[in-house]
Amino acid sequence: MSEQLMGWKRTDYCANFTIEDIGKPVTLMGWVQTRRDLGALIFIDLRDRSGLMQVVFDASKFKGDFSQVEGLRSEFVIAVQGEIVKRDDETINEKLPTGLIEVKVEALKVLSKAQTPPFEIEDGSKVRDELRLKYRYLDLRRPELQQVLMMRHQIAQVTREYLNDNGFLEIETPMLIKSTPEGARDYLVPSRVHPGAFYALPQSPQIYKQILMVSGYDKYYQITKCFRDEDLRADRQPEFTQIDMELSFVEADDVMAVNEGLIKSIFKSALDKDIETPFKRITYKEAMDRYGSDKPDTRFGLELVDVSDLVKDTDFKVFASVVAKGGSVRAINVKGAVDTFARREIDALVDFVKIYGAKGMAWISMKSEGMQSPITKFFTEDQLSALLKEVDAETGDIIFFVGDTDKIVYDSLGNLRLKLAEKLGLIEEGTYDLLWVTEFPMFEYSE
RNA sequence: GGCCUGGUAGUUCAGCUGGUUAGAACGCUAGCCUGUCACGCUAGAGGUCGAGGGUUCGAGUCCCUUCCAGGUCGCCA
Repeated sequence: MSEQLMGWKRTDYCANFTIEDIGKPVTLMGWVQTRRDLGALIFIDLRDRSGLMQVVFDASKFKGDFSQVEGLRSEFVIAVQGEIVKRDDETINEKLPTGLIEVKVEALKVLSKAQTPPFEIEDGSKVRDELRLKYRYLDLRRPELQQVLMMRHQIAQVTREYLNDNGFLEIETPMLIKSTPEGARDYLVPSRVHPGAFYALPQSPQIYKQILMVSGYDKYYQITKCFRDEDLRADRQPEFTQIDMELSFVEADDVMAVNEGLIKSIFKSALDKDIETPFKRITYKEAMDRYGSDKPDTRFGLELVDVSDLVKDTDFKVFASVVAKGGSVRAINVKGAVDTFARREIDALVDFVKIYGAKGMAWISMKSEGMQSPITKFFTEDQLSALLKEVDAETGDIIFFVGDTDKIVYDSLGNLRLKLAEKLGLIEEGTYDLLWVTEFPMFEYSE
């Protein structure tokens, strides 16, 4: 049965105590993370959103019914009263921020018992999404997820602080709006008072922020939900939050400067990272030509090389005809990686680029015992040496080629580039390289 | 809508060319244990192998249908 607090007040969160608090009487409340039952001595790791604290129940010191302690199980919600004590040197836990101390418990209240959870509440959980969502309230107890939501809070706060300091007004705009198509499908909400008519949910507050500018509010922002009724991706939800803003009487550089400052503040506050400003800028065209993407990851090389001119007059008809039709042939040289890619792995990469519409992919392996490639036989010696020079080929390299329309070449090599970087471990975790991509085309070909 | 991968114990997974009683780890239950922190030791419970049909002497395994999930392309700034 559950007990009431009956006047117990929590002293502080579990992980907020330090060696400064030794000797203090405290009251803690939280969830049972783990229990280690040694008989007349029972350890409980008590968890709340701050972290863990080891609490110790010693049968000879505990002032309540010890069988109640023996009955504690995972995820019981309990309150304990006791004293913060220093741990003996040999019982210090260096893995725990609170590992120098523990709570010697005198009194216990079981506030809520719990059934055995359907999965363990721990970081790095590999439980399938469906089950996690069914028991969302349990999944959200994981420290990992609590960190994520706490970081969101932090980001929202620093965003408000920064934009407020820069003269922006936070203004809400309507959620039930007239459909203003932006390209994505709108979510629709049936109207009760106008049968047969529908509201749309905003894909962005675009129209409303423009009204605000026309009306003279000058600088506006809003941390707001947006909705797009399209299929999901691992990194794309139909409902998402964006920091929306609009400024009057400014030019592109002013908008970029404000955002650089905002992003710098967010990185500092949320990750304690110092970001250099101003950010690098590259044009859309340069991004596509060098990385095959309009949102390039510039933390590693593997840049694309346009070899269209060098293959357009060769006997390799596939490449020659692609160039003749206005497409291009581009290459990625993976330096020193020839032994990383056995024939089977090359074939897997060929299949990979086919996802993006490529009909195939050619390669040249610069093995120490000689070149291997399905295409070099089509080239004259001069053509081949010019090609190898252009891609900076040396012994040990492997070079991949895709020839097609620009769109397919960019898509397939741009994605191949990311896959290669992942496979080769070229992206250092926790590093950032921010940049602006400018001069986006006003229109795109629709095919 | 297309393609790929998967669905076996509470969870994560293994289960080969079809062959006795479907396994492991963690979790769970019971007992023992006063310094554990992945506690340990002993014992134990736990399965409609997603569903339906077919092939076969025999199906978790092969075939068909279907449902569900994840990823991805299309789509989407």
